[in-house]
Amino acid sequence: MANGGYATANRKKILDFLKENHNRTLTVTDIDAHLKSCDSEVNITTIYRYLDKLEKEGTVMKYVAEKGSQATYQYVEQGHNCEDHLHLQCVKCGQVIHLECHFMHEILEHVEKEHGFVMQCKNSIVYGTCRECAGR
Amino acid sequence: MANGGYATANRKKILDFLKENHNRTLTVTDIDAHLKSCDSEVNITTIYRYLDKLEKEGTVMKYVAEKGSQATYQYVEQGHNCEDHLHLQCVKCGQVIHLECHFMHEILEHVEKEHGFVMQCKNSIVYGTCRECAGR
DNA sequence: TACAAAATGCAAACAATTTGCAAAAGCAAA
DNA sequence: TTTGCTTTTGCAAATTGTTTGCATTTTGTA
Repeated sequence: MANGGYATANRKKILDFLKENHNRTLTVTDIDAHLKSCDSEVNITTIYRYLDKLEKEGTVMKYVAEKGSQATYQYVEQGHNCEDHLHLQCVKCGQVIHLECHFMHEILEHVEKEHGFVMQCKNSIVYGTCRECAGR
Repeated sequence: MANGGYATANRKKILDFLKENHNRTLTVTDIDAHLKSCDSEVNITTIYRYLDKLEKEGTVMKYVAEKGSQATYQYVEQGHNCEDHLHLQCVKCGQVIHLECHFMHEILEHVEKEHGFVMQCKNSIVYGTCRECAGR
């Protein structure tokens, strides 16, 4: 994973930034802005291409943004299987909660048994508000 | 609902088509193609504008498509509150299942109590495969 | 019928993303 | 360390889905 290509300074910076922010999602614009702030501008096409590559490798998840605006990307740990749990994204802070708990199993089972529907959790996102942002 | 504007032939055709297909989602292209096949071409801008209006009225739901391609629209019955249940869309046939059942309440409660996350179900879609398409 | 409000079509603008292509950089074997 | 092949990069242009501005037409109503 994360190999099969040349290691370049650009790529290292992009991947590092994604790793630092593994608990939330980033847009291409976020990454672009970050790189600029580090005095290391990288063409936006290059960012898109590298993210594509990382997604294919399974190193990042790509989500479709709420308003049909920019897609968002999130670094995922190696071996992390996003296919068996739902993803909850806070519309305010962008944080993504991986719903990995005993109850998730019950949800999958109920939906399959009672509704005949097999969820494809990867890439599916349920929007909402997290505790911190709701001030609860 | 579904009022506050002029009734025109175009709009009637669009709304009828949405109603006929209330169990699945349609793209602007689907609607456009349907109208053309009825020998009643309507400018695509007009379709967009009317769908926008219907969404604001609560007559249709608008979902952001999985692959960042076209948005999809679905007719919903009057008084149907899509805020309190998840939407499951079959990636094969496009059918949308509104997960309205006792268990949905448990899901919402669990997610809020245990994860501090308040789901905003409207517009959120969980992809997967329905019974018919899976041949189960 | 006459008038104001709303709907329509068209062209152009937009935003996010992708593609083609030539130049530059990385890697590995001789 | 030079050679040769592959990958990466930047740039401009193309694509796709959607929105906007504006002039014209249609609709409902007084």
